[in-house]
Amino acid sequence: MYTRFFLQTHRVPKLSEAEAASLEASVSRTVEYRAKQVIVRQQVPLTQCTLLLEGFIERFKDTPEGRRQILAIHVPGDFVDLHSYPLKRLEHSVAALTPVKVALFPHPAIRGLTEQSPTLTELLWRSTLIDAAINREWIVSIGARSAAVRMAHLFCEMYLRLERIGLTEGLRFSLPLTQIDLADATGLTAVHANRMLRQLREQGLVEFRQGVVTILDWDALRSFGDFDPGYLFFD
Amino acid sequence: MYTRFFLQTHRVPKLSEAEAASLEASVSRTVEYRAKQVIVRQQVPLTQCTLLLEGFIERFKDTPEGRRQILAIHVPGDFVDLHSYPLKRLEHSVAALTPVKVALFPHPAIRGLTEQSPTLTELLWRSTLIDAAINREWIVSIGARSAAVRMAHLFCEMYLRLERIGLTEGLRFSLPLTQIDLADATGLTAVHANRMLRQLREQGLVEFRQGVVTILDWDALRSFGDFDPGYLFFD
DNA sequence: CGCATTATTGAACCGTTTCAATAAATGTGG
DNA sequence: CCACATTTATTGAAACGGTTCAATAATGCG
Repeated sequence: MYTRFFLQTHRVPKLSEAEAASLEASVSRTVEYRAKQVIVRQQVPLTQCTLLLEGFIERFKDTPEGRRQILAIHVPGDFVDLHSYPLKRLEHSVAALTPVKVALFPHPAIRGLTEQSPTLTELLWRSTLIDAAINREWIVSIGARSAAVRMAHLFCEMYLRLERIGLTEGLRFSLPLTQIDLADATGLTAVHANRMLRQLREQGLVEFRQGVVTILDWDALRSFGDFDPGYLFFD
Repeated sequence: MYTRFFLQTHRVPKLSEAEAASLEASVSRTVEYRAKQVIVRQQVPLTQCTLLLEGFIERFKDTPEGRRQILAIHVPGDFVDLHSYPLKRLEHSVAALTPVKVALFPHPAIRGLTEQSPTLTELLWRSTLIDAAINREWIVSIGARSAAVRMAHLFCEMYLRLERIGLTEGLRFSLPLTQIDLADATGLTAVHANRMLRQLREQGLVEFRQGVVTILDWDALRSFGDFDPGYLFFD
């Protein structure tokens, strides 16, 4: 069941059994990548989409001055480049953060799904738009929230997204990023990210140690992080 | 021809005449709004999409600390909330920056289009994904570019988008925003935005005066602004 | 014309970066 | 499986980019 996590995180619109089966049947094959491997290089024409089955993936863009901006962090059940179906190429790159396993959906198979069912179309379209809503929330975070708040916000988001697919244990979950990655995602330097992590820990909100997040006080973290989950569209 | 600018900015995939006619026929009515009027309020259920015909529109989100983050600036030919079709509501608000005229597309009409033509579906889907690509470029700007570079980048983007629909005169164009708006879009304070505008002017790159942009040296502006138009998908 | 909004500039301040140095953790080859 | 090399984490101190506060001028709207 390649599409189990995807369907678990996207319950609207509701698919018929036949539609869910068509989606599942659109997988051409699975592939594994090593940590740090680049999966999609920006501007290269694409002919298939990638559904993340196991592990973590990042979307990112590097600037000429040598800064990396992480644009999205993907968890199992996320299509990492479904937008390549209408766009045909991506303007950013995609890389594995950990060893990962993915399922591939050829573009013609996706076109087949859109020809077959407007509901399936809406579901796939919707999933790319939830990614976009997360993109916009990151704009708000980076543009209008202080460093510590931004970091807290990111932990709230990752907690809910991982909780939804059963990848949390109580208030603890694995988030296999380095502090450098957290810095690249929040638009901070690694040094400042480190200081903000210390502050959040000392404030009793959340602890990040070697890729493991422990939420110490969810309500306080959520409030401090100015976190409202509406943008995740968990309908 | 409500959809003229839209079709002018989205040439891929190519529609048949019948498909273009169906799209045009999906307009239920047109509406006008005054400057500063809120067109879509966040989290309110929506049943139609809005195509901007004349004027400028912003998408934005306000934070509890009273900061406004502008998420997108829309020009004629842009759907400002096409993502409301799969999402059913938006996580941000939409407001008129100037007096505007828009055309409305009821959600059922859009569903009709997706049932009728996978090419039309792909075109509409694609247009929401180009918005998302712009969102991501803004993440890079705000997260990884300095204030002056960010501002230069924004002028490059708006120049190309407006040039495409014939709303520029040589290297000059109307961009009816206040410096406060520019600041809210770039994640800066109005004071600093003002200083960056002065710097860009004194460097001979670009001039912004009362809502009118004059590019003084396109190549230099583009280079200074770290601008690569690939993310606009002008195929 | 008058009032509110926007633009401009200076000066002090502060959040974040930069540079630098050390410690801890992780990965790799023998 | 240990030893070494590399990457990551941590902390301090100085510097800087951007913010805040404040005051005035210019612009635009009703």
